[in-house]
Amino acid sequence: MKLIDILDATPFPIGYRIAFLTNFWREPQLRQMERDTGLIRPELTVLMCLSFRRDLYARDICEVTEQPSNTVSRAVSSLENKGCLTRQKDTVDTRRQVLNITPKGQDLHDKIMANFAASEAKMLGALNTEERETLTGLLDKIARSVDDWR
Amino acid sequence: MKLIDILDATPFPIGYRIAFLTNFWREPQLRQMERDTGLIRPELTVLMCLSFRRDLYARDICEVTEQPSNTVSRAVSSLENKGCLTRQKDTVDTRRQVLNITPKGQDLHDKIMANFAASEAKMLGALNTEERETLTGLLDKIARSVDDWR
DNA sequence: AATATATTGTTCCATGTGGAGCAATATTGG
DNA sequence: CCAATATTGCTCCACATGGAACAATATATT
Repeated sequence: MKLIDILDATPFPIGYRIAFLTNFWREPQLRQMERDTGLIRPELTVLMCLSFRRDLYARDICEVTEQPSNTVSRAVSSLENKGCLTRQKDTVDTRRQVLNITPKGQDLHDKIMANFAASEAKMLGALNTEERETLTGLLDKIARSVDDWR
Repeated sequence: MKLIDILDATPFPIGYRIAFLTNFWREPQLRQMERDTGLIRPELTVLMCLSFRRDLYARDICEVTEQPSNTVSRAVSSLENKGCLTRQKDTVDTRRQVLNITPKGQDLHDKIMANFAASEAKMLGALNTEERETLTGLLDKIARSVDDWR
């Protein structure tokens, strides 16, 4: 028996294949990242947000990523301890703290991104350039219609 | 700031979109399942395997799903307690136990599958029939080449 | 046959993670 | 200005989950 066999039998073919790739590509990749860098998933999430945009509040990251506030809170604290981001008290609202990625954090982020990119390239070995573009476009359509189905 | 913005900036566009759909579709769906049925992810995994094939050993499920043996062991125990599967000592190798899904387990499985199918249909609202087939085919190519990239 | 090795499934343990609730602060309404 | 409400980020807690080690049993090697 092979897991692949079930692929044809499932009543949610696309969702199942996404789950399959999550199990066999993403999760091992994240475990590898943790072994290599000591970073865990929510920490990467925060790092990616801060790499993309400066001066974010923890609350922004919660909303954008739909992560619970305690998860983001923990990730921000540990990333600060590791020197990957800075926290500054907001002058307007002292409850809030302005978050920014540090050069060390950016460097770590870039290395991880490179790893993910290389790993994805390997995963996509069976697809040619055109197929990759098609796949990206289709996944993009679903992702961008998130507000309609969530 | 929207998470969608990051979609264009990532160096692993397909892997990122898969992660996106995992976060916004699969994980909420699994949490919903847990609230509705009390079943957790590894239990569903075991149930799906047993629904697909009879007379499996826990070891088979470990290999096929790449789940650690303790995770499968726990899921099998709790599913037995819930009356969703039966265990019979194997006559040849007394370490092993032959697992089979019960009618109750099958019923639960079918209800969950129906939920996932409905949820997937909603997620795919932005795609027409042809696009869905194309997407399924492309994801399938990747999944079936798993031995090449894993 | 006897010992060494492999396999199956389990328990123990450390840790990641989400939900609920909380304190501090800000905002709104009378 | 004061009370009610909302918001921000945190701690506490329960639990899911993977790694390692373990007991029981089977298989291989001599």
